Amino acid sequence: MSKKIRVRFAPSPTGGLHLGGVRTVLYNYLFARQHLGDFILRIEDTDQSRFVPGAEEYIMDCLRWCGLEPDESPLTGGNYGPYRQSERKANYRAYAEKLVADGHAYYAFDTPEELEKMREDFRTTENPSPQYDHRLRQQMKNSLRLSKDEVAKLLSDGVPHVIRIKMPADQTLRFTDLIRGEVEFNTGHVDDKVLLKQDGMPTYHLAVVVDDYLMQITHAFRGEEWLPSAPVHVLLWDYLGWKDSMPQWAHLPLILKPDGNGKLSKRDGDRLGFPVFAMNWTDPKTGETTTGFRERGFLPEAFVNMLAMLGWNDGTGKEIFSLEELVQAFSLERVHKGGAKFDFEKAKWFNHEWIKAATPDRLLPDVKAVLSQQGFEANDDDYTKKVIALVKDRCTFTTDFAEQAGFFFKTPAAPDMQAVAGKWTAEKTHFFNELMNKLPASKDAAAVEQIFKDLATAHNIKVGELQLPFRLMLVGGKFGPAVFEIAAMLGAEETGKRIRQGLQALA
RNA sequence: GGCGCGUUGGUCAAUCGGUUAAGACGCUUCCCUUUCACGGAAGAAUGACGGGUUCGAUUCCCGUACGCGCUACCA
Repeated sequence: MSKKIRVRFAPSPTGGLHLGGVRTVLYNYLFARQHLGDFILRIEDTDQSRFVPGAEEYIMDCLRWCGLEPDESPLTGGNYGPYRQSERKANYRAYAEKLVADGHAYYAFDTPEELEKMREDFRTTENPSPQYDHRLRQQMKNSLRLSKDEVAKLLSDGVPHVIRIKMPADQTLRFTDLIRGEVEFNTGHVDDKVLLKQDGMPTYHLAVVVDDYLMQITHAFRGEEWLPSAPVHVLLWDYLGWKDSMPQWAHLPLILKPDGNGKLSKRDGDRLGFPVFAMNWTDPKTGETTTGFRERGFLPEAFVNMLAMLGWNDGTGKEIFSLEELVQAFSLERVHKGGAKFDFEKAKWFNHEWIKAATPDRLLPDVKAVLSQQGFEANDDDYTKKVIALVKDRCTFTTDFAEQAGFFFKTPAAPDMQAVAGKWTAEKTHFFNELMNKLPASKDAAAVEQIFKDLATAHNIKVGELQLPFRLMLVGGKFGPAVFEIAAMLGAEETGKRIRQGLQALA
């Protein structure tokens, strides 16, 4: 029996939850479910200066909306808590000290100003960003260069310091990435990352390995931007004596902006007019709200489906997947290596497909919310569901229901009859006057159509000549389902009322 | 600059040495429909470049170019 699969999503609560973040969650979730493992949410809030109130709750709300709820989290708890790194603070120092004791790390007393000075002093055209590495550390203020007594004094004086990893000067490090295969680094090219900050909090580098170890994480998925620091983490697993427990790494490709190149950012969404966050996010500092996919009118099924396909496919050409189907079909081997440009047109297509395929029952709550938000009263669920069935094919977003279905709930104000006014005749007026009185009591579209056509023949007018005006009267515009369906749904009374109104507009 | 990762149509992408190089989005045209859609049909459009390896490379290897990422006491 092999170890139970455990994966984790470890966001830092600093703002809205980005598309790419949700995709990372999704791949974690799919992998865990597929292997009957655990999916953990761990909050990486070690940077107290970047703490944003509400962000953690927001992240959990997003996961709930997407249907990707963790088995263990700050909210649900679990056997490996706490699930906020700020609450695990006491853990980290000892591990950092152990690394120092074992000669794999050291104390560094350099102040921010000194570090800044170092970067300036050593900056050249060839080396625009000098690193605190095996070459430079001998010139800095740390326990490697200072004498034992000096270090002891600084320590006992309580001089602020950090603990840095001591990267080997020249060692080839290899590890297998689940997506990229074998990856190779030379440790001499990596700087001596800070492990424990001056305030006693760990940096990501220390925290991620300590917590992954303590939480018995077996597979670690994260964005490709972490690849360059992977050697630090691999080394830490080794130095801490946990080499055999190290999770298998999988560095996911980035989601790129649609135009040009580079990582997709919130700004791109603002600039190009599409959401980047899962749900609306209001910055507590500025009060500024950024629209999310949910509020834009996306179904979570479509959002998740779309994200899954951004970097993965099952090889058969199938594109529409439910979450359950994704759990079955997903495989890391089929995750792309290269980044994918985000295409909002394709995202729209996914949503449209899901709306078309959804049952009126599924859509009802969303549609009612949209309708009431736009001032329409939809109190009769059976009626609303029929309306949904009639118009859902022409809705790309749930928000489209307001425009596509509003006329079923409210008489259009003064219809614009311009399009038919030019060819209007007295005979047509007679036709509609007569139609009003002959509409069937039953809500039967076929019956309405029959009466309409018979009457047209009696008045010697082509049916086609009358359909557009009829539509304009009922709908208020050149769109919507079949006119006779609309008339039947509206009922004789309301239909008559709208005909009268239309006739008035033509008079 | 250094290090790492990547590169099939405009975009997402299949192909695990041999195909007329799938499919989807978007676009164009047509059909259906006297509304808007949906649906159906068709079309334009792709292997960055140069070397190898091989009977045969989109596929394997090397180099070049290009792109991206990282290069913080942020994650």
